[in-house]
Amino acid sequence: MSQSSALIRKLRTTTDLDDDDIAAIERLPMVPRDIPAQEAIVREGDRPGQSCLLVEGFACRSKTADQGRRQILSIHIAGDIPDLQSLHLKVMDHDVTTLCRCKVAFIPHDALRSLCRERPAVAEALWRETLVDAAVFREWIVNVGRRPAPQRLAHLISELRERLRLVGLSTDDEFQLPMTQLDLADALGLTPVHVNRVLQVLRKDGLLEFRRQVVSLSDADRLMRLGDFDSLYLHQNPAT
Amino acid sequence: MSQSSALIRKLRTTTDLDDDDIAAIERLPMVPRDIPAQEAIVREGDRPGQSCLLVEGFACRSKTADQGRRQILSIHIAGDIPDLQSLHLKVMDHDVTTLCRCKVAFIPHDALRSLCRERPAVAEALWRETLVDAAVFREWIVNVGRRPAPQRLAHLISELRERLRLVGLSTDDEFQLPMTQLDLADALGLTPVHVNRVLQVLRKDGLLEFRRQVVSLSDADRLMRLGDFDSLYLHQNPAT
DNA sequence: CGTCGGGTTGAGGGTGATCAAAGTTTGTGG
DNA sequence: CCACAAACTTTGATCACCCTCAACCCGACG
Repeated sequence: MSQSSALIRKLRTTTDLDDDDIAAIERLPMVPRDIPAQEAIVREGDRPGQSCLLVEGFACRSKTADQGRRQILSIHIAGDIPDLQSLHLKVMDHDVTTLCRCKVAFIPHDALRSLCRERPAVAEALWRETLVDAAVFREWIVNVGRRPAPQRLAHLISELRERLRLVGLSTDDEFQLPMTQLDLADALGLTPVHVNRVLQVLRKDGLLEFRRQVVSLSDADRLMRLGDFDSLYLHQNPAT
Repeated sequence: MSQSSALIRKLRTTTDLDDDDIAAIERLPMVPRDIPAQEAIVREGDRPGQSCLLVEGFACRSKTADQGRRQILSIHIAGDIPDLQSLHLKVMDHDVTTLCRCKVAFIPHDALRSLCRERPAVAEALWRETLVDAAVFREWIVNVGRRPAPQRLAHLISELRERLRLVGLSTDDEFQLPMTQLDLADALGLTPVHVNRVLQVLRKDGLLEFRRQVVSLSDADRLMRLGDFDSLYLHQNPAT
């Protein structure tokens, strides 16, 4: 199983890539690296000359407002390239940090740029990836802007379940999630104390268990309904 | 002054485009249209075959959560293409609505696609535009997730001032803003009542006047500091 | 002159924040 | 494998920011 297999699988579900396109992606120079948990891969202000393909593990993007109040902007899983935008935006405007031990593969921007020039279908697929990113950001604005805490949490968990399912990392009712309650709070615009209380309510309602970094759902449909979750914004349906 | 001049100006500040690139953009088929205030240009669920260049006026993107709670996702001004992402994401996941009477120019996706294929520099510039969009979304997540109401408002006003300045639509201390307090509330994840009260506080502090759709700033620097505003995320500095 | 959209004001309440302390789990080094 | 520290979770008490509801005001416009 090559480093790029999760990426290729994802690109193929939504964009038509021929064998030459795939071969060209597989020929990309990649520097593998293992990164410990809670370590920055790139930071705000950096001018990276490469992008980072997440091969295994979880990472997140985040920004820090006044007085160190951190806001997580997105969660990333295998097959994602969380800093692909740095290909065209020179300076990082946020951090990318591992949530657990991760295997990543660094791809030089030069290589990506020539790949895009030679294989327009790949360029389009990568562009599309960044557009899906943006769609997820939009949904997160709604989440923190307009939903009360329990719905916010339900929405986040629903999104993660759906995305993990798409890459085969989640059964219907259970998945690994290496986040602390503090991380959840930073993703939801809440305090860790409040996240803890909301988790207790959802558990009491039989909607969600979260222990030892494992999420268990007994009734995922009900959770999605609570979170007002509609997977349209993930744009993963090949027909659309 | 052609319909695409604001767009071209914006693209050129950050990407190297040669004369042929510019000419090709100017040759794009555009269908001009005047759209009244408060009217949807595209809606969630649509599958547009064209994108919409905003030539004059203000528009916004928005999504509606449960029970009709609207969240504005971004504000758009002359030179923006608020639904450029529909070039590669078939189904709209949000609405685009005018905030006032607008002049727009519709560009068929076919034309944009062949332009991108023939002129890689233009493709890159347009890709970059969608990446800046995403960067603004990220900052908005921070805004609604981690800043108290007065800072949120200060940040939004600072962003608009900065972006309007870049296209020459704002003097240092005054600009047109065709939004109601309800619109501001929907952009900030607040209620209109609370926006009203925050506006009063900022006015009392001599930071901001907002009357008859005109924003007046007596001390823009202080406002930006209050809003924790750093224009880096707009990625408008050609050097970066 | 009446209507309508938008702005303003007031009273009261609830969601979620803050602060502080006590449990519990995890991880590390001896 | 145990001991201890650090990180994370849980609980309680109190507080405040912002919401809700409701009424009133104002200017624009027919």
